Formats: sequence, structure tokens, C-alpha cells
Amino acid sequence: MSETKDKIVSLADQLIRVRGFNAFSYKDIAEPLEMKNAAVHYHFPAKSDLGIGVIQHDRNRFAATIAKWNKLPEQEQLQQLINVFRKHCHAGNICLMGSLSPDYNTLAPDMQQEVQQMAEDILHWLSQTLENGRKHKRFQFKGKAADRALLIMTNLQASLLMSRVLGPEIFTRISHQLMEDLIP
Amino acid sequence: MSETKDKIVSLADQLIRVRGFNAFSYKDIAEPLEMKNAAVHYHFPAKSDLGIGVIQHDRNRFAATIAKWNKLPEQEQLQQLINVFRKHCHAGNICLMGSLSPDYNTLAPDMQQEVQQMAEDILHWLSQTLENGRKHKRFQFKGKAADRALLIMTNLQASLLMSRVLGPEIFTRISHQLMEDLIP
DNA sequence: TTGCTTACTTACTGGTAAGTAAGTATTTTT
DNA sequence: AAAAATACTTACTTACCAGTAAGTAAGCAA
Repeated sequence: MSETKDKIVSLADQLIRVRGFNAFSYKDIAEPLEMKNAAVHYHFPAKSDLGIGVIQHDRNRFAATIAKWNKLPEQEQLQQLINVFRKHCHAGNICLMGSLSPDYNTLAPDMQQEVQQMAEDILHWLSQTLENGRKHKRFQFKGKAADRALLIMTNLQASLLMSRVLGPEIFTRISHQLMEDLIP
Repeated sequence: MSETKDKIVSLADQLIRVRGFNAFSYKDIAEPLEMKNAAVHYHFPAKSDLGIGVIQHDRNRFAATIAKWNKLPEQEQLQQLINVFRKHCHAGNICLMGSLSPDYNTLAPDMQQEVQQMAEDILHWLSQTLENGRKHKRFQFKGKAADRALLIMTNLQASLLMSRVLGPEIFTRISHQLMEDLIP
């Protein structure tokens, strides 16, 4: 990917997390990068192309990141995930899923599918990590790992939303209690 | 409140939940109600006035609803709350908090404050209900009731978001496991 | 019956949005 | 050296948005 394209995707990623997909415009990309509206359209003809670019970038980064974690004990892998969310929390960001799923009905079908796959990526990894952690007696929880993954995923996702409204200590309380619940 | 004003608020409530606050316009209100753009502005001069109207309507309804539940055993009160969310889930709606918190940074300050108070309303009630339920041995959980309320609140909120993307069985799995975790 | 309020409509403004057609300068390929 | 691809800019279109000014018809109130 060219340098310019990369800068556009990074900035769009930020804007989606801070203001939402329907609340930023090509001008918000073009101006800070000192180019014209039409230059952004050159790289991403439609806004949904830009949205898809952002999601794919994020999915690739996630895949690379979890690969780096995969020799760590499971509770540390989960802690790493929580750390990623904490950094976003303190930057005032919400996660891509938390930003794009409320707008889901307004998105183009090809972008909707990309959002869906991102959700499946994360849930699949988290399910596996929880299942393995339980097998190795590092986690203790009731029910299926896939259901537990849903609970934890929704906690993390919405903790960023609630933190935006009620302050960052919300995130700390949620992530702490979450971990506490899992440790035998 | 006049009948017209009430119809506007109800429709706006729907639109916020289905498409998001920044993704509907006065035209989307005016057209189905067979009036002109300017008539909506007559009742709600700025869009934030309409937003505030919707939130206040919802907060009042919530207050009235929990008052009706307050003689029920705590686990049934929580089940009632889950039922409210389930109905929204099957209507394709998300909750107001789930819709407005991603857009929080784009909202007018007076509307932000209203969102904040709505969050505090729900968390306060849920904390109290969990605390009372634990005292009466109807619930069992680790940690502070206020922290548990945060976990459950975020589960419910984001379960509607995830259901929109991955289908309504997501909500069923989350709400079921959530209840299971609390029952002694 | 004159005046005031309510609940609108008509007609508009200024601004912004996504998107595009056509042209240009620079680099790369043949 | 000619042709073609790359990465833009200029200049524009179409469409919509929130918001407003001015007018109006109906009802009520002194």
C-alpha cells in the first residue's frame, strides 16, 4: 500500500473511532493531509471503499498481533487484549466494532460483510483462547467458551462507549472485574 | 405534551435506534407524519432539542416502568429488563445509550449531559437491584454491586449491537449466560 | 371585534456532502 | 523517444441538510 493510501486509512480509522463513520467527510481527510477532496476519491472512489480499507487494515493488524501473543499463557494473552482496549480508552477512541455496528443499517452491503467478518475474527480468537485457558486451568468459567467470549467481547466493546460518557474509570472497573471473574 | 409533539418524539426515537442520531434528518420525521420540515422545527427548534426530548421521554418511561416492577423478586426484575432488551433486539433496534454514546463527541453539550444522566439512571437502578438481590440470596456474584451492574449493562447494550451484525441468537446466548452466572 | 397564541406552510439561505470529468505533471515502461 | 500508468488538481454537479423569515388560518380571550 502506498504511503498516501496508508495515511488516509490511518486518519479515517481515527475519525471513525472518534466521531463515527457517517460523521466525518472526505474534507476531514483531505485537509490535514494537505490534499484535495478529489485526491482521496482517487484512492478510495466511494466512502464504503475507504471503510472497507480501514476494516481490512485493522483485521490484518489484529491477525499479526495475536500471532505474536500465541506463545504467552492464556491469561496474559487476554490481558494484552485488555491493554489494547485500555490504550484506546485513554485516547478517547472506541473500537471499530463499537463505532460501526450502530451505523450498520446505513452501511453499503460490502462494508456490512466486512464488519461481520471482523466480529467473527475476534470472537473466534477469544473463544479459542478461553477454551485453551480453561483446559490449562488458567481460567475458570461456567458454560461454553463461545458464550463466555460473547460476554467478554460485549463488556470490552461497551466499556469504551460507557467510558466516553461517564469517564475512563468505568473501563478500569469493568476490565478489572472481568479478569477477576475468570481467575480460579 | 401535544399529540403531534408526541408523534415526532416517538418517530425520532425509532430513527435514533435504527439509523443513529446523525443519520436521520428532519425530512425523515416530517414526511411520514405528513407535515413540512419547518413544522418539526416549530416544535423542536434545533436537532439537539429533539434529541433531548427523546432522551427525557425515555428516562420518564424507564422511571415509570421500574416503579411498576419494584414489588417483584429481584431476579424477576432483572428478567423484565432483559425482556425489554429482547423486544428491541427482535425489532432490530439498539438501545438509546448504544446509539448515542458512539456519537457522543458530535452531540451538543446539553444533549451530552442528558445522555450522561440516562446512563446514571440505569446503572443506579441496576446496582440497587443487584445489591438487594444478593442480600435476599437471589443473586450470587463477586465484587461490588456497582461493578457487576457495569458488566451486565455493557453485556446488554453491546448484545444489541452484536445482534445487529451477527443475528439475534447472539442476544439469546448472552442474556441466558448472564442470568445463569447470577443464580446461586 | 380586536388582539394574541398555536400550529403550521411556503419559500428560502448558507453550508456541506459524496462524487466526477477533464486536465496536468511526474515517473515508469516499452 | 514515445506511450502509458500514477498521483494528483481544478472545477464542477447534484443532492441534501439544519435552520429561518415571513406569512396564514383557526381558535380563544378580553
